[in-house]
Amino acid sequence: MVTIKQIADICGVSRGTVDRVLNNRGNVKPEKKEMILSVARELDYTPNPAGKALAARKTKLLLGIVMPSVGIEFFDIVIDAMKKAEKSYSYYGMKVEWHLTKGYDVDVQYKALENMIDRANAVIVSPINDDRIRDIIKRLTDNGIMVITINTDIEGSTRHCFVGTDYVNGGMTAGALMQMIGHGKLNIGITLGSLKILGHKLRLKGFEKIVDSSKNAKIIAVTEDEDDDICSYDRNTRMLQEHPEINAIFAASSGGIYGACRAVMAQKRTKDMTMVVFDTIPSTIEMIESDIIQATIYQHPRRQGQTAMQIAFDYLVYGIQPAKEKYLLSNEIRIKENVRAYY
Amino acid sequence: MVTIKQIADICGVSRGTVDRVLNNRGNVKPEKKEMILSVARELDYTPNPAGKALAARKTKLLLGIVMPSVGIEFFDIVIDAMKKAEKSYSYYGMKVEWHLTKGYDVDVQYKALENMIDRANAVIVSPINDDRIRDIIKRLTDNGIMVITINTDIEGSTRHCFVGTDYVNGGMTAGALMQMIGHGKLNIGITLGSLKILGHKLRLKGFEKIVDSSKNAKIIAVTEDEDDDICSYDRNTRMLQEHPEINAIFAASSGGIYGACRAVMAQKRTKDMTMVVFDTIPSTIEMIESDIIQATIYQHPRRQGQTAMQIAFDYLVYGIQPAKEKYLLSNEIRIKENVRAYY
DNA sequence: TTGAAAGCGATACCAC
DNA sequence: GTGGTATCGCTTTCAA
Repeated sequence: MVTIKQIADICGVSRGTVDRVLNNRGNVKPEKKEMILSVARELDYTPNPAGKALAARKTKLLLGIVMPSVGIEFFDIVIDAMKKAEKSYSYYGMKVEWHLTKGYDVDVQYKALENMIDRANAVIVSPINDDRIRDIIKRLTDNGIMVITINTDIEGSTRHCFVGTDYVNGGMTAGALMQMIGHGKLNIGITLGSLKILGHKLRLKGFEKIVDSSKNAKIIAVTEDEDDDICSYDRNTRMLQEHPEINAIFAASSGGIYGACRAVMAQKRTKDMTMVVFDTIPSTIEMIESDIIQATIYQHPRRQGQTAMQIAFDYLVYGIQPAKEKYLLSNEIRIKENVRAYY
Repeated sequence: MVTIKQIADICGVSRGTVDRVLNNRGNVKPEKKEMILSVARELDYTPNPAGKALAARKTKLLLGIVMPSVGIEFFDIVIDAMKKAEKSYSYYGMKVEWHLTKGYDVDVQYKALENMIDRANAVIVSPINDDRIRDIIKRLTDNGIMVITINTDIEGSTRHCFVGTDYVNGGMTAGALMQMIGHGKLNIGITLGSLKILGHKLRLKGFEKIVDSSKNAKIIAVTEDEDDDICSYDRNTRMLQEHPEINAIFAASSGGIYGACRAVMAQKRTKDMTMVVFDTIPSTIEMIESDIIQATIYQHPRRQGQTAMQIAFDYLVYGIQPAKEKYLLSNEIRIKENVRAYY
């Protein structure tokens, strides 16, 4: 537990000088710098977070949050966790600016991100997988702003790190689980939000990978429900009518799960149908408790929010760079008995 | 973001006086006290953690950790997480004293706990469910020491809070899952560590509750493996020989799972056996990847450790009382595809 | 019963 | 380039 003051005393310089060296602020003679650095290393100096935090109050830190979250229930939990974190971090002088939008309009997201340049010190974004977004993220990082992607990543961008889940693994887990709990040969219908959403595409990929290597399961049809329950109801009804042999449904959607359930119910197929879905939004929990859905993959929404906030906070207040490029939370299987989580 | 100084200015008193009121240190005229309190409430005063933490360095805080963890692999992860937390909290002047022992000797645990009186400010303990332990915990709490139980709770004690999982729910989840993934009618053999361990008893209770209400499953035999692989191998071999109709094994043990697997393998019963177990220690992961075990219930060992440390830290450094009496982490289902967790 | 002042560790800023 | 000083918010101690 060495302090800057102690190092200063040992080296016979002032705390200001030590501070300059330790934080690479320049304006120190090379030989002094060397000495200070070696003493700090020798004594294993690590800054005291409380001291840093207190001093950080003097600067104004701005974190921008840009998410197309409106209307997607999964995000409600993520955002609730982020707001809790915001509150506890506010003591440290960190301000948060929220840009929550509805739908995947590239223009809207682009403008929101552009607006953060020259103002924010860090940005958390759930990005649309689009070239213009990649461009604006590059401009942000070029301006020294830390960019964290949450829940969905964006391929080939300069963002600092990603917080979310391994979507391919999620699909694989769902596929393997479906085969474990399904009865007899599985004829699978798939409903997903949109192939334009990277996560859904990857889930499908993982699921196919598992199912294609199995003799007891076969994918019969795939439909896109646009993350909308009404649309999902229509499309899934048609899918079930066209393929009455379907006896299992994999829902990789984020917004159309309830609609798919209603289609199954309307077609009076609940008895012999195996359904595996994602997330634990209220309607999904209800469907699990009514035995319409057998299992769901839980993706730690709360911890996704917490983790992203923590990374931003550690960077802004403590100057700590993220340790990893990807913070992947695990895919958990939930059934009726454990779907209502505790803490 | 009001500070003590601002409240002092508003009330026309000194910061010392405000501090005395806010921390119930007495020696303040009732009318001043009233005024200060009402202003603080009005302005929604919440102490700045950084300031508190910095000032807390002046006092020496001691946390005692007492766990019969030696030789139980599950605890390795819990303790690793606790050590990480210890390191990061050390900046705040919190010292940790470890008492890790092997086996469930009441005397040993009693002495370790007694040793903390008059020295520790908080204690984290994985208690043996015994009257003498209850007594010594009472002495600790009577002396103003915060006591947190971890992983296993102790009935009717004065401990402040418990961090762990809902064991009954864990048993229920395992029971329901086993029926989902098992084939045909299930004749179940159960192996558990010891009925003397509260957690194992509760797991069994939850499991029985689910299975007893089902027509497709029946518990054939229960054996105790003393959390030891060799013993478990013996007992389970005998159980399988005596009851060849057993086609499913529920292992609620913490140390005898691998031994049970070896018994199943030796009896050449791996093909038609459904095994559901607890935790993800290395040997269990290996058995899952070899298709000997089909599923396991994951109990967030890492987060158990983190949470307990966090509660102790928040209390010692910030004076925050735990918000809940039980911090229950969820029971997660892991299969081959998601058993190797990420973060 | 109260106020004033020192200090916890790190940083910003102003002199020189 | 460098040192000194004030400051962040809170607690503790000493003096009155």
